Amino acid sequence: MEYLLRDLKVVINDKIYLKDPESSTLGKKIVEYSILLINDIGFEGFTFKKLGEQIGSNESSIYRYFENKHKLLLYLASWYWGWLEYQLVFMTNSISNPTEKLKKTIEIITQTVKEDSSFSHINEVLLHKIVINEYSKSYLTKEVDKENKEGYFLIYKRLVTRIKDMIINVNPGYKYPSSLSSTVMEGALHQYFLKDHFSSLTDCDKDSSPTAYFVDLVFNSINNNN
Amino acid sequence: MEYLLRDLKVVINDKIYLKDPESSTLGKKIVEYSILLINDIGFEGFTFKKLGEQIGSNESSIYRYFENKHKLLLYLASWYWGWLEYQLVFMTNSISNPTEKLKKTIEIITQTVKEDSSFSHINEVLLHKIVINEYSKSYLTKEVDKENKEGYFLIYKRLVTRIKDMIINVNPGYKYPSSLSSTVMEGALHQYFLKDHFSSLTDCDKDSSPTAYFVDLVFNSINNNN
DNA sequence: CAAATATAATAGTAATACTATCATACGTAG
DNA sequence: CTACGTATGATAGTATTACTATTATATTTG
Repeated sequence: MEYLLRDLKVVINDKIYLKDPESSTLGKKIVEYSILLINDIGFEGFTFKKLGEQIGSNESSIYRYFENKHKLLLYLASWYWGWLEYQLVFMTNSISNPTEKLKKTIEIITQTVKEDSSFSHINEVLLHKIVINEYSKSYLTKEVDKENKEGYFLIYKRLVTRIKDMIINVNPGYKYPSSLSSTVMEGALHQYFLKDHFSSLTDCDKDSSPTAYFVDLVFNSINNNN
Repeated sequence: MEYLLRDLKVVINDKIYLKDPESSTLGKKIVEYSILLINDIGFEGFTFKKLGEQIGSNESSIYRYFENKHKLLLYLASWYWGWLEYQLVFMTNSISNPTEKLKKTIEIITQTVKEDSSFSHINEVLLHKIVINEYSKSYLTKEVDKENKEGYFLIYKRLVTRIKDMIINVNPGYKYPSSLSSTVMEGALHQYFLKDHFSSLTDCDKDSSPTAYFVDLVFNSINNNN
């Protein structure tokens, strides 16, 4: 796994950035420390000025990489979903049994994230937390339709489509494959959030994982032909 | 129904506001027009200054009712959830069969909203849209734990708990009643959002409602004892 | 070594998110 | 009918945000 990914780059829609942050030391630093800083103070409190102070760089230099912090969030999220997609594709590629394949996929999507040494400047564990806490804000905007047309949510949509297709492969008669797939993708983030902040609203805790819940949910839904 | 609610007031945690907006004409105008304006320009673009211009009032007067726009959003959301809870309680009160009761509840939670003449200054249809587009932003903050302790999310949590209890009443052996309940509450908003902006990620469209999907999801989940 | 490119430093602007103060209008208790 | 308290309005002011523009200084590369 680590081998396979070692020289890969998560490919992100180049309209999201002004200059590819992977192309320079400063760019990588921006990505690396924005993850730390957003985690620390939250997306609302996060500014390019504060990030500049953290990395000893000027605000104006950061603006040469990203138009604004919203675009940076889109970048981080796209990176996360692209990284997850790699995991998913590699780890399920060899599975031919549709049920097994779907089960493994749900596991990967809903699991807690472990650090991945393949991308040294990106802390995937913290990035997962950012996605849990901030991802919704990247699309709950007045610009969502325009930005969707520009392809900013492509990787996320591709992931939902992949799961949808696997659901159909298990049961072509199931009536809501897209909705179920999007429910798992969004619901996984939500259950992690509830676990941390509204524990009475979830059954997920140290003894029970979101994965167990979603595997149960999905297979009960699609195995019931009614 | 309209009869029963005519003289009711949705009771909202009084720490959310500085001065009860229901207590004056200006207060009601703030609520009424904030719904229109947030719908129009989105929560990010919304400011008290703009709202003041809309209602011919001064910015500073609005600040006497709400500390900031975040608190106003909490107020609007609480109002919406409280209003939904009334609907739910009144419309399911007489149902004794647990399955029927749960089914009716899911219908009420996941349905499109129709205008309710009981509260003349509040447009429930637009308020539902605001909840779909903005509610997540009210809790995806660094202050969520503090604000949760202050009781700002109480009505929402009570609703999740109600559905959870009904799920348990149908099948006490089901392992994830809280998670399923929160999935329905959150997922309903999400499916409506997808329908409007990412139609390929949902099966909900003019021919298929979120309600049908969630009724199917819930009953397949809890009726399968495995 | 010169030229191109990247980054830093500085300054400036409009808008946001308030706070404070004072004026005025309005409603009602005596 | 008036004085008094409260609600609202008008104005001013501040720190911060979210940028843009310009110029200076490194650094890289041809």
